[in-house]
Amino acid sequence: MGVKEQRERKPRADVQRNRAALLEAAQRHFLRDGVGASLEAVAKEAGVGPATLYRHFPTREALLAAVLQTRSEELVARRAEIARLADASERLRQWLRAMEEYFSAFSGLPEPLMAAAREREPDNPLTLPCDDLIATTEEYLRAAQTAGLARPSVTGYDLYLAAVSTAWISGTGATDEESLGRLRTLIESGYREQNDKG
Amino acid sequence: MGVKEQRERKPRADVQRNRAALLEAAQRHFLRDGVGASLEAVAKEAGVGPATLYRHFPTREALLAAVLQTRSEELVARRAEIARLADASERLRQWLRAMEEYFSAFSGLPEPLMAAAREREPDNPLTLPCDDLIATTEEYLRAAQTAGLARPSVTGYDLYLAAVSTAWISGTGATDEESLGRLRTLIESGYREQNDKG
DNA sequence: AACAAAACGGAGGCTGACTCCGTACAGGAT
DNA sequence: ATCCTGTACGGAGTCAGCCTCCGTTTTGTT
Repeated sequence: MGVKEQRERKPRADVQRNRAALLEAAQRHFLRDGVGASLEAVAKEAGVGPATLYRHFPTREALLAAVLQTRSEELVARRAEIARLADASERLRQWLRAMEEYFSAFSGLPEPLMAAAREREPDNPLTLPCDDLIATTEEYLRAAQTAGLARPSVTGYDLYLAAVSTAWISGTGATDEESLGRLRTLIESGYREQNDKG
Repeated sequence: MGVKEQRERKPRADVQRNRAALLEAAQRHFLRDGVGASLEAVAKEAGVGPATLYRHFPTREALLAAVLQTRSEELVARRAEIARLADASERLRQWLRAMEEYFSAFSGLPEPLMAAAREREPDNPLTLPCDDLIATTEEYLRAAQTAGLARPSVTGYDLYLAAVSTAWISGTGATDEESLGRLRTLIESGYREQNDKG
């Protein structure tokens, strides 16, 4: 007795409708204005009041995380493709690039990402995805190191930070694609083992 | 006739007093709260109304640039010391470190710095200092390249970007000093020429 | 001491974050 | 088909910060 499982009351129709409308509007605004977009504007565009937005997504980070979910799935798919590559060095390189693009989904995204890492509040909806990303980086890096293709002193977290930085720079919009390319090359030269043999 | 030089009316005493009070208060607040600190709070602490703050410093960037002036002078001094070092590689390394510390003066400083670079409005008071910094980096880098100590494909702007990124990461407060050190090493390995002879 | 220019500061308009609470409505029970 | 209950809604309202207008005060000069 006591614990009536109650199964779960299926979610109301308007709830699902509003949630979907909010996510769509939020994505548009984050794309246009970056992660600092006005949440009131998002609510208005979704055709709901501000309270409804906050009921669905208590914080800006929660909304961001929900919108990011789609992208996150793309990244997982890409990770699967990358895993099939033969060259460990190439796997690492492409994974870093994939992460960077993920971080560049919206202008200013790296900021709340790092904030989540700082606070380490487990309720921050951005924390968990990041931990996964770091673990995966670690994995690909280790393979490259074992093959003698990456310096042993480098860590997965280092490369994760490098990817976030690059995405941050890219998001500021102050730098052309050519400079970004050179910056990536610089980082690659930084972690690569350059023994002209093992 | 016509152009009465008027010499210059010496600046009023209250103007100087208020300016000094504002700068001091601003520095405190930027240190505590980062570059996003409340300007109203700064004005209040300086004992002036908001209008006075905006009269002295029309934009947040103007105030930031003025507060940064002191640090800027420290950087110039440090540059002079560095110039005396014998090793071109060491000069470059220390210069990059000095820039990074300068960028880390206040949390969030890299953001408006890059924004200034993006807009390229010559009236942005942060633009000019940056151009100088890039030029100096270029100079030290070129010396290192000539000595065969740095890759020829790297540019001064690349290293400037790398320094800004590192400062940005540092400013997020999400990363311990050890990781930052490894990141710096990574970058250094990235631009260094690793011929075991020239 | 008187004057004019320069500078001041508070009140107020604006935008965006976030909440409270009376109302409307969806969906199961009759 | 209707009732009934709890869930969700949304607008009005509070709060904080940015920035400006304009009547008043201060300052240096004559």
